[in-house]
Amino acid sequence: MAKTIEQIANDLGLSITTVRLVLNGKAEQYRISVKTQEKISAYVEEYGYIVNHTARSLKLNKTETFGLVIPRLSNPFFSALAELMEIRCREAGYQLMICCTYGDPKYENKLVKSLEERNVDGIFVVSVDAKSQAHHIKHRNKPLVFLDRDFGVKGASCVITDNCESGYQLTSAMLNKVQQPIHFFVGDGGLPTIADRLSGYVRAMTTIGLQEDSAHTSYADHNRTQDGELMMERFIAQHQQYPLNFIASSLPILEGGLSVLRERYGHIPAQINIGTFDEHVMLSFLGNNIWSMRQDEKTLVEQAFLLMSRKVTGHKATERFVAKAELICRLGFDI
Amino acid sequence: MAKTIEQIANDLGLSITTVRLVLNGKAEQYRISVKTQEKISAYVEEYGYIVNHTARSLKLNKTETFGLVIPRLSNPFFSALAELMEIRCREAGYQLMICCTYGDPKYENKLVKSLEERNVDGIFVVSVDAKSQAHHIKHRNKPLVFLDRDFGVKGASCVITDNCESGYQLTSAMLNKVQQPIHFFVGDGGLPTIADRLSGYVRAMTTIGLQEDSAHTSYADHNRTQDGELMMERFIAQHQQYPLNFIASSLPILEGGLSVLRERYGHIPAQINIGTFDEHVMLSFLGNNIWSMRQDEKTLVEQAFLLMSRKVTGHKATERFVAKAELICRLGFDI
DNA sequence: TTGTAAGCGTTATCAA
DNA sequence: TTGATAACGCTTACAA
Repeated sequence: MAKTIEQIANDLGLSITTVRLVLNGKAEQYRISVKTQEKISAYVEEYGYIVNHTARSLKLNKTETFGLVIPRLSNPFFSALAELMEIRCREAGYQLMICCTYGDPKYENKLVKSLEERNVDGIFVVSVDAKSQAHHIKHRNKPLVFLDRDFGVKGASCVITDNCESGYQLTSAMLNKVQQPIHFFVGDGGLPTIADRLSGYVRAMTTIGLQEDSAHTSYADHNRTQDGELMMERFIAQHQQYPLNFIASSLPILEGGLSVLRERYGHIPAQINIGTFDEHVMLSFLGNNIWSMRQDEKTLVEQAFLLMSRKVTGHKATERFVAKAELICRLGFDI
Repeated sequence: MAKTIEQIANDLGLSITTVRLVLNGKAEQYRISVKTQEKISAYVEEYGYIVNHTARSLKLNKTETFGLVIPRLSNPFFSALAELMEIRCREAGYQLMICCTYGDPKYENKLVKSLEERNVDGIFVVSVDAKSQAHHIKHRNKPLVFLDRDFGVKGASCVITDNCESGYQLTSAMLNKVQQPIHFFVGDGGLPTIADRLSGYVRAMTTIGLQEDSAHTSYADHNRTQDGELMMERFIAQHQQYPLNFIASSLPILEGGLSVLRERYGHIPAQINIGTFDEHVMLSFLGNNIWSMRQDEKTLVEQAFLLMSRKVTGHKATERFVAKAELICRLGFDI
């Protein structure tokens, strides 16, 4: 089974070209005799034929494959991104290769290099840090499009969300309702996404006359559940009370924070007003008032794909695209 | 940039073989002169060298790539599976190609075929139905390992969870506490996973003397959020009351059911006792008593990978592996 | 309408 | 120690 064109040609006493033309649907165009066509299709019916995409790629120097490098699939934002990207690529006849870095720059470099070795036609990357981003640009010869995080590296084509505006909008909406200072739990502040969200928050706080105040922000080094736990525990230790109004810089931070509340108090106090980035259906499991910013993943993916298409067809320009996020309110409780 | 072995050989006045041996780390073995080695590494330092994996694959007839075909990445169970599988494959030097079928058997066939065309070394499939599974076995020539769903197709190597036992355990644990009949919301009952969970539930109910009773089960055709919504709406319409104790056959069904409750009542009544399959951290966002069955994804992945490894190295045997699930209780309320 | 030959970049084999 | 050459299966260009 799994015959090659040559085998078919030999078995049928035809030439490789004839078989190939028929197999590639060019029979009419080259007016291959109907008899020959039938012979070939009968043979294929019997034994099957599978294109050898590897050989094709080698000859044509393209694999019809894109790479997607993300931190992790278990983060629902990234899995949504990956899913949409996979759909978009397939629509255009591309396969997508998804790889995870788990936040390790070493891994990221290895993966991006390995994708280039596999001769993918282009690589989408959610980079871990500025240095890695710069490294890829310098050492890779494949079209690169960076997603979600813009470290301001020169020559990087980025497609991101306006996290600054996003943070401002979220904070303003909450302030509008609660009329009190809001605490901000900051995961990895080194990430441009998080830093921007924070700056938007600060702007909104100062706009309504609330001093930017270190009492209103907690910091952690990373962006994981355990960092959220840590910050919530520190807050409670310091204030002898849980925060009445707070924003988490990302979903993992929120998860961590809430799990501490649940352990401490047996439940999540319903009067807490919660703001968060990265929307998720299960947020509605909470009984609290929830404000969340949903990123426009569809637009991000579409724009990144367009940018990539342009790069694949030879465009050199560095381009950036900034998408808007959308505020989702789940309000049930009066304040 | 991105020189080929031949170019390096020409530029340096060496033969292809010499360059290749050095590049592949066989310099010592073939006792290539140090001077030659240095020349080559200096050159590579300067210009870089990227293996052409495509050419290598063509020659060796293996791609060091596995395919993983799943319904969708946005289902957290599958994204967890995909993530673990990606890690496991990478450990062993394989790349993983993840593709989603969105539950469409046509898509599934196309994808599996396309993976074979790309000459992956083996394919993991979470199949949509028995027919597709049988089709792959008949028409594909690559090692196949089926995950999560065992349709009982002859010749299928499957790695699954014991959903029957899982359903029994979950139901028993809940019954033990609530001492009342429990309602079961069944998503796509045609899936072996769901059918098994249901049969475990029925066994547990009858064991303690509760008649199997159609009043205690709701059915839908699919396994999506909207099916959960539908069933919950029908329940409420029929009973003029929400279910006090219920089990959802999967996470999407649970999400749908709860969203209806939230809309109807403004919140999710905390006294409802909830059982569900497919564990998720955000379940602890709920204020309710929650019983959930966590599948042992790690073991599933490990066993599937081992099975695949054996197949890749020529073993023909059809093997099955059944993993145990683990009960997770989140109890806060007395009953 | 069909056939032939070169080449994609690697690896394997045999020779020197 | 190094070099030459034939594959792998496909596409392209040109010839018949």
